[in-house]
Amino acid sequence: MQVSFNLATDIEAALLAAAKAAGLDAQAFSPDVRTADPRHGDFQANGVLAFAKREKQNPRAVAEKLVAAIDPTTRERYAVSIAGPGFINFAAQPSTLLEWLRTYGSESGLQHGAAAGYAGQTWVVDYSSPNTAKQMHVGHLRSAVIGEAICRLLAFSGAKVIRDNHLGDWGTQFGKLIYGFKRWANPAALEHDPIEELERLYRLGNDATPEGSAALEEARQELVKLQSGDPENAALWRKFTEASQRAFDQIYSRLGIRFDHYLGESFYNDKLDRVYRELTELRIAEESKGALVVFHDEVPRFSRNAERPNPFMVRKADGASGYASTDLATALYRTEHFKADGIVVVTDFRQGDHFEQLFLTVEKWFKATGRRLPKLNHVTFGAVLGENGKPLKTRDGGTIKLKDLLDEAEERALAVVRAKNAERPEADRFSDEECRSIARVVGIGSVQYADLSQNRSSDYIFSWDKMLSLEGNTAPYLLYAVARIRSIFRRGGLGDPSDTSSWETTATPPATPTECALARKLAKFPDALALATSTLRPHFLGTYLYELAGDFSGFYNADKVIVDDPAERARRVLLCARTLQVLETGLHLLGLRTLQRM
RNA sequence: GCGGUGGUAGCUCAACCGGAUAGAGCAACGGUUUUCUAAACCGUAGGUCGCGGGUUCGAGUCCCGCCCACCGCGCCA
Repeated sequence: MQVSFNLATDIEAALLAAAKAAGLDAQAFSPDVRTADPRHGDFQANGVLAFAKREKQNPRAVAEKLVAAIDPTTRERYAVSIAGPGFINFAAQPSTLLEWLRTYGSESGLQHGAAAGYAGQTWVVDYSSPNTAKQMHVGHLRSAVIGEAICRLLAFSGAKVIRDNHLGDWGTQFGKLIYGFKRWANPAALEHDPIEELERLYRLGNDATPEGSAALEEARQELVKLQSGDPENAALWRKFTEASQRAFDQIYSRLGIRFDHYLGESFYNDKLDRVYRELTELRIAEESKGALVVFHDEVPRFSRNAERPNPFMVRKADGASGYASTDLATALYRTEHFKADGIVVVTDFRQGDHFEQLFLTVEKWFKATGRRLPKLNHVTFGAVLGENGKPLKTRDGGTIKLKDLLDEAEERALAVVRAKNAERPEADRFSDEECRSIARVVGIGSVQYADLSQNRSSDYIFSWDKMLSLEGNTAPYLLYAVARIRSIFRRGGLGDPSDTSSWETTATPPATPTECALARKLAKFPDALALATSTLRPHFLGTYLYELAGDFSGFYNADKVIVDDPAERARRVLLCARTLQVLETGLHLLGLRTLQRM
């Protein structure tokens, strides 16, 4: 019997079988297997405690009965012990670890193991979603980085992932922009840096159209013309959209992001009437002060009786559509057209109320129309703060453009790479071009990883020094571990790290404390992956990779890889190869690039 | 006012449906290199988990009350 990808599933199955064999009420018993503190073993089963409590039995006695009934294969694979009030501890034998390392070697092997979780499911992930005709700024960073990592995690676990960039490409701002454009557009500037110019024109348009002015009325007419399909304005709008998309794509390519669709708000323009009609006919929405709204009376703060009523505004009193209606149409389209089993929307936490109301409305709407309801997830994240604890700004208080931020990351990384390069023996030095290419990977990776290594729901403090540090839970530390392993293969003439068949046959089970610690950590990759994916929280994977890199460093320092004894050498080379595999796979899942040398 | 999120070591952060002695990194102190990248490793020190009650064999985690911070609450998404 082959070891399973996630060892915990073997243990769980073994305990359920043991419960049956021991005559326990297997229906009532859930093993509750989880990774354990290494001091206690690799996995622990805590289910006996809850079970014994319910059944009013002595937990210790139940645990003993259960352990006695565990099948021989499992007993061979794990050292099983009972501790404390009734914890059952499982420590994988070195031979079991070796078996796992042999079985799950390649990236496809890992992926095959992971693919069970979401096989056959379609997930639409809505992330980044900037406004067209505007620069992307720091505020867009987290959605892009977290969203991409989530896409990759879901895809690795077997889902068909549809990356949808829900652009803010429709709305009142375009009236003012067209107004400004028609009066003050500078063709040369538009050619050179279109977004910069469009922002300038919007500002001019906005400043020229104060509340109550005739100019504002003109700007509104431009909007009306656009919305009713006026060829001139429609052409301008397309021009804005195309220029924006080119600018966005430059950022996305630096971040390793590629969307399948750019279905912005404008796309849903002709799909709103159906939303109004259905919601009205179904009496989910109602008229209130001229607007079309949905109250959710079962939730006090969305109830019509709330002290400050906060209805879901499907259509505004002036007849204009708001983002609520667009988002409803979007949910419908994703369900009908993409046949989504799950929808993930990655935006900041301030939109929490909106999405809660949206999801409540969608649930009622789809139930009333007999539609299948996808899993709806609002993935939120906190603000990006400067080191003073306030929202991150430029020195003079302006908004930081995402492009500038990425440039600075690369520059700062380049300074470090060059400094380290100068300390290197002359024969090992990088060319200037190599330094730059390393700095790109390190710089961008540092920004991505700083975001991903932290629990997304809290605000995070943006610190160049911390994210570019070679110490601690940072991208450079992880990339360095990768580069070191590659270096071992290069220097030792060990061939391609992804071809390990000969090492697998010669290797003996891990023996030294650091080898064992590393092997045990490697076998826990599936658990970290599953946790990160199911909770849509990439930091669980990041934390794991950091611990893995730490265990590797400990091993690297204590155990020389290139030794004479063939078996010893083979098992260490195998550990290196697998660590490399897991680190690279994991970093790629988070959206980072990795390096051969650094 | 109602609601959301957060409060863990001097600082930045972990802690998976309630589990074993709350863990890392930085900063501080001490050690390791004729050895595959010292951008590393090992060690020491550092805690009333915001405060007060409660539930439980067991609470940073769940419940109640309170304090503090940030945020949301009809036309920006």
